[in-house]
Amino acid sequence: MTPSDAKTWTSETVAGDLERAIHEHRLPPGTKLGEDELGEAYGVSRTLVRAALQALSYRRLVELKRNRGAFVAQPTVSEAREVFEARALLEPRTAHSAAVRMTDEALDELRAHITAEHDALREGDTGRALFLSGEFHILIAQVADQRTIEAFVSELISRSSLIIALYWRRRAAMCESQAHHALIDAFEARDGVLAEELMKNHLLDLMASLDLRNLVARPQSLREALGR
Amino acid sequence: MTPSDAKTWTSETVAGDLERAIHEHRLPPGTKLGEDELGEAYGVSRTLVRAALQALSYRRLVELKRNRGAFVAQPTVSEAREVFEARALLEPRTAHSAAVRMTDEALDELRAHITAEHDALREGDTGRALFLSGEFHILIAQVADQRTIEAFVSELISRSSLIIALYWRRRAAMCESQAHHALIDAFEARDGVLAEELMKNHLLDLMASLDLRNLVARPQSLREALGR
DNA sequence: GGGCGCAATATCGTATACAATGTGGTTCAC
DNA sequence: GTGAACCACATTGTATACGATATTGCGCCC
Repeated sequence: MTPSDAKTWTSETVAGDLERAIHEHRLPPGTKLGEDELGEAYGVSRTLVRAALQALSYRRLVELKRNRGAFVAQPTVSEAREVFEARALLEPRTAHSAAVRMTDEALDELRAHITAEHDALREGDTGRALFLSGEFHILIAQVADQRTIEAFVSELISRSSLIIALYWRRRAAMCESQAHHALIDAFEARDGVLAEELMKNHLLDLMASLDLRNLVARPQSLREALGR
Repeated sequence: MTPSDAKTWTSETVAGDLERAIHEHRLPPGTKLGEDELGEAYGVSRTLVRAALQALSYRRLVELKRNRGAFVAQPTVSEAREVFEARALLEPRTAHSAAVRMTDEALDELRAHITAEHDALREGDTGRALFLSGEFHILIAQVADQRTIEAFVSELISRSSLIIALYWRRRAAMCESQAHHALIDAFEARDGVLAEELMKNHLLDLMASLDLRNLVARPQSLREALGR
């Protein structure tokens, strides 16, 4: 599903394609997303591109600057903290619910995600691995049968990908899938309390792997650094 | 700020105006929101109206049906449960943080909200009272200095207003502002644990005042009842 | 008289055209 | 040579026009 395909694109599919590209770090933070450029790439008019960009701006993945255009968002340090604060409130309890409602089919799907992630890493496709790792968390919310929370978590995970792109410190294991393996074990045992605790620690580890000290907020360009 | 004002409307202000109208129950669930109609009402083209409706659909306040148009959303019973489940995860802990960071200015603002709500009720303007009651919760997230969570809570509260419109049981006190008074006392004492507990119970009370039994889901129109 | 099909209408979906705003480069003055 | 101002260009903001789709009412056939 690339822009060159003969697919009939809609604002939703364009937004989804862009979101995935952002999530996989193919579009780094700060990238200019010109309307004409995107319209030509996808073979649609600016109308649909604008709708897609608007959708992504509601998810805080894209920043719209009036009369200036759309850019892949660059979360600040405090924004990064907020995102993980929200995840800490939502995901552990959701993992608890998921453990209670877990089905064998969902367990298989979760395991498939982990192996796919491993494969992607072996092929050096860290972007795809990161995307799959994120989907793992969304799948948990799906199992918990909480679509509202799922939507929030989905947004938070995409934003986390931007945060990782900007503040990643250790180049070690991606989402240390150790944690995901342990979660699966807890799910298999239908141990809600354990799953909740594991998820909580997983998020803390993830946050600890970031460099969120308030250093110079890497101004990317001097113009933007000065707000103009 | 009504459509008849000589204001220059943008997609954001139109969306905000519509959201408020929905929140205040001036636009009941299921209301058709025709693009031409709205465009004429606000004095803008369909382009801006569409952008506003799209924004509201991302917040699940408006349902967009392809080639059919936009309608004020009608949350189902399970959707209602999900909304309050999400609020239960987000708001109590946020109230805790707010209590810790509470300032005297914010306390005054919270008190002003309550008196304004009382005034509105005395004037029989239950819609406005409900809106103010909702803003009380958003203000708490603001004090907690969590803008990401604030955005989620804001959406959840607007959706709660739709849920109240559909499933309200007791015609008694609106948001039993007793609970809000108690919260303010806890904030004043900077008692985070108490505030968290009060908020948790407040949300449980609110949910208990709804009739979320899975009765006939009031089909509004026969066509929609049959899915066509 | 009832039901089916077709046509007319209204509304939404998408593209395009024009206006407004910001950007960058060039020129002129100092 | 440096600075500022102006002009040409590129890009976004908004409106409008056209095409597609669903709905509704009428007429025809059974």
